[in-house]
Amino acid sequence: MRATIREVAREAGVSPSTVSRALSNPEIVNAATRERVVRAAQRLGYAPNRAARGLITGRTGNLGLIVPDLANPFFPSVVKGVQAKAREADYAVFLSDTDEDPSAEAGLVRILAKQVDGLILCSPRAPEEEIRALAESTPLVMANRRIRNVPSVFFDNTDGMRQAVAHLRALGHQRVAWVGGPRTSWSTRDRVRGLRAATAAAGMELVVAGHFPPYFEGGVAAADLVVASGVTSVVAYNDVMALGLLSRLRDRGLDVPGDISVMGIDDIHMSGMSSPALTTISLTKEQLGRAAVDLLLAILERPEDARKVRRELPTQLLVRASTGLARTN
Amino acid sequence: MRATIREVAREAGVSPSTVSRALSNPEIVNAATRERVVRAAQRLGYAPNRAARGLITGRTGNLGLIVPDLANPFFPSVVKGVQAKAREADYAVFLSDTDEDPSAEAGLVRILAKQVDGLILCSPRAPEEEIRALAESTPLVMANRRIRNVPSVFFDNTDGMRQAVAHLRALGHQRVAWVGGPRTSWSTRDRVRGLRAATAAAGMELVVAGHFPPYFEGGVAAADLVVASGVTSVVAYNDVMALGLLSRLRDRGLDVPGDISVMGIDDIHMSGMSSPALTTISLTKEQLGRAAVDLLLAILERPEDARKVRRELPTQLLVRASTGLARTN
DNA sequence: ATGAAAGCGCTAACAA
DNA sequence: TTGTTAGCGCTTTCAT
Repeated sequence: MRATIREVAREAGVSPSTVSRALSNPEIVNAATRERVVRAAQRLGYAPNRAARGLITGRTGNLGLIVPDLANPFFPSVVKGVQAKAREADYAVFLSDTDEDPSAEAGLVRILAKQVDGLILCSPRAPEEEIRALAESTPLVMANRRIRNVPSVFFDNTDGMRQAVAHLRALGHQRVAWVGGPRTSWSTRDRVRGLRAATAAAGMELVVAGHFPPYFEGGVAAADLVVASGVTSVVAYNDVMALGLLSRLRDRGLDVPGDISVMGIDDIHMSGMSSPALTTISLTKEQLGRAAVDLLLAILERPEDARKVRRELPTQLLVRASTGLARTN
Repeated sequence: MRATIREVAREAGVSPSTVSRALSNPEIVNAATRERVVRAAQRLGYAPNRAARGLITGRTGNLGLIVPDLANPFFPSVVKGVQAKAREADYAVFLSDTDEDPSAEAGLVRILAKQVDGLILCSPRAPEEEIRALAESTPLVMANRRIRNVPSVFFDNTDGMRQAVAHLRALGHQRVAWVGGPRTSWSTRDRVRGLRAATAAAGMELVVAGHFPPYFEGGVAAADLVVASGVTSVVAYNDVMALGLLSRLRDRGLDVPGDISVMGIDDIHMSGMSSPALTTISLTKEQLGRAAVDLLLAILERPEDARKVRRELPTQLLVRASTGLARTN
């Protein structure tokens, strides 16, 4: 068993409260005493029991993170960002994966809620009202989704899609297809909205191929529809799907980017390793995680302005050397 | 604030102890009373505070998982396995990522130790003695590493390497290179050992190219050495590195598998999507996670036989259709 | 079968 | 500046 505060107190010849103070409020205790306590603690390998502390302070020092699918390389990056920032602030992180099941989210939130000071929902798929209800009872931050009156960090998809369209247009494309992700994904909705606006403004034609699973296989599945639509370029919901598109297009004997150009979103590590390397809208994924923690800590400090807190992160077109985008006509 | 056990007690017209019993030891309480308690709890949305419970039972219902690098697709799979199994057993999971820094591991273990019932160290890079010392003070399970007298789940690398060599030999290869991962990785050591044995038994020549970072870039870095060594085939520490090899070999104008055959280990999702698709030694990664949780729960039940607990998982050669392995001469 | 009381390890009033 | 006391929410003796 671990050393308790009482043992440290005895070892240092002071009361437990003094130990407590010396360790968590060093300034208010005599320097010599503090020194003695710290050494005693060290000698005994003491570290406070966070659960016991939480019981009285009402703070657990823990934070929860829920993601739809760790197998999608987007999410591990976000998790790393969350971890890094959380550790800096001396928080530990509970992680849960919903396997892309929207109905699992609320349950996980409720389970975790009691053990954490706050939760980060990354790309949650649940309906808005459900999430808003959860946010009533638990400090909550949305990452990669924007919900009014719920603290949110999200990417500027509108600008991202504008960059994408500007690039395609500069290359001479007139018709572009959109391969969407899950219906339940806010990003899908936000991106297609941005794409609509951008193509309209540029006088280009947009073909919406529909919704597909956000996996490699989803991209594969979408490819034939895209080809049939006769576009010269396609933007996919994410890089993994774009790689699926690439794969299927190649299997059908199409030349990328000669016959059709493919663009992804996310800038996952692997996207630079395909051939042709994927041109993509790069997202600062770790930054998303870090920002989410920032927001969460902020609303823990001042819960009263939780409804106002939000943060938009930039997106950046990343044209790869052996680009998947070619001039048409 | 959440409802407490006292409020439920009042609502049900019983004492707190009865509520406690009704909820965690239903048999020992009168059916009618139990019913009343359960309904009161439901009405108030009560759920016990796990921290408070843990304080007295000594069990937190939490478990910790430490991985070297979530950006390596191997680890998210393991994490998913751990999550799934943990959730079944009603455990929540703390996750930490060390960024491949062996010296960070002990610190994280110590931080998490107090908040969990047990820890899973996945592919830990720390020295054996250090880990053995940690295992003295905390219930610990090693995943993907074998340490004597510490509960371990690991893959049968020896057999995996035998399968790899048998396949290469069947294709006519006589010289094979090994591209190793971090020195600190048990898998690197175990695999090269297996490879030595298998090549010797098969009368083949093994060239050990050395140690490289377990990233795509590591594979890229190793490629030129491999080419210079004049082998006709190469086995990489993991799929990510194998993809790096593939990339660099292609850049140098070499034909894979015509000029040189490449084999990976892990069977990450992406390995089936490269071209040529990667032949690999497939590992049951989620199974590794699930088995680690199993072991952990077992030693929590019966700490006395912790030293005996271990589990070996099979490996399976996976020859991809558009394989990276060609017959030489 | 149920209630009263004690206490897990810690921090926060309140005294001194 | 330090010690004493009380109590966070829960479970678990020990009575009844």
